[in-house]
Amino acid sequence: MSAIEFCDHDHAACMRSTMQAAEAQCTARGLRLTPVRRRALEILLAEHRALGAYDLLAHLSAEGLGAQPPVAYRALDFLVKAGLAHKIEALNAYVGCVHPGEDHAPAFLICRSCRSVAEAETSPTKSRLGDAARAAGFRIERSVVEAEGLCPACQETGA
Amino acid sequence: MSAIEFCDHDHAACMRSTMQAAEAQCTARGLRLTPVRRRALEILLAEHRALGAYDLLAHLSAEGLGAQPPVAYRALDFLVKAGLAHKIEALNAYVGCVHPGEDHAPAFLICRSCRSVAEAETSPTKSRLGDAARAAGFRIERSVVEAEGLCPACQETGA
DNA sequence: AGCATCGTTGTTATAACATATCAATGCCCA
DNA sequence: TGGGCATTGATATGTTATAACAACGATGCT
Repeated sequence: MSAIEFCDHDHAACMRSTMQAAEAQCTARGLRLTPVRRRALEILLAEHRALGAYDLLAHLSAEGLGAQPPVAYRALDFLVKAGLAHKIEALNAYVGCVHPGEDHAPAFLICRSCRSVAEAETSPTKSRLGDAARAAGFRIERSVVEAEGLCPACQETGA
Repeated sequence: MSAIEFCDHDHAACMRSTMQAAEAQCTARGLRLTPVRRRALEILLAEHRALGAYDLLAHLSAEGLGAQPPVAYRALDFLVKAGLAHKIEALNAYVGCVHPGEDHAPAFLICRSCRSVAEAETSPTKSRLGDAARAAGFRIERSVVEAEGLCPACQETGA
């Protein structure tokens, strides 16, 4: 709930601890955090920002880690399935997860100006939408909750 | 909140009354519901289903209403801006709005099997995400709330 | 009526996002 | 040591979306 992403924080430490958590997750679950996947996650986390698949690919290929779209999409698929990253549907873009491992029904605050993204928690079944779903006999499997607007920093600069 | 879209209902009457409401809206607000736009809305409403822009374009061009992508995207832009249709971000697809005119912060129940879509209401500011936004000083301008799953009919057929 | 304006439509081209397919490599383990 | 399987490399293509500009047409003004 904290939306720390919009606050000042020790970003290097934040990244390090998140990467450690990610590695622990992978080890515990028998998943292979290969060089491409690991680097992709680092790149996503280095920004607290939504990155397009082709943006990510540009970073990766600059480092000699593959030059074709499938490289980026495969890394992203892996990270998303593993809960280490999330897709922002409203932007067709991807963001690193800052608390991997926890069971996730994430919700996002997305700045339309700088594309920074903060992650919060939802409980879809408890929302009004959950009520509507129960009333209609609809079974929810996945939920997308995204709010676009302006982050504190961009409000100040009059973006 | 009713999610009538998943229930049996008089679909022809439903479409007629929605179209009338849409026309009333346009008249009241000085918007021009031109032939392409009107037909696009009818096509969207005829299904209670999310249609891709190119699906819509196929329908339109079969009727001689334009053969290039911009035709479909322009009609969709108009309808979405006018609140007569909504974009389903999780599918990159579009759906007709069944209660145009009402001020909208829509939420959707989307069947992953038949792509039928039911519309409910949210109040983003009252949700937990709204709390998180206030705590972070984030200003929400638009919200996307979508739940994917199985509609009652598709649950029965074991999809 | 003449004509300026502005929104809409027609058309071409291209950008941006995503996946199918198949071959090659490398890791694990029987 | 070699069989099976996940991963990577590479080519091609599919899908979604927009830029740009010309042509048309309704509206309103004089």
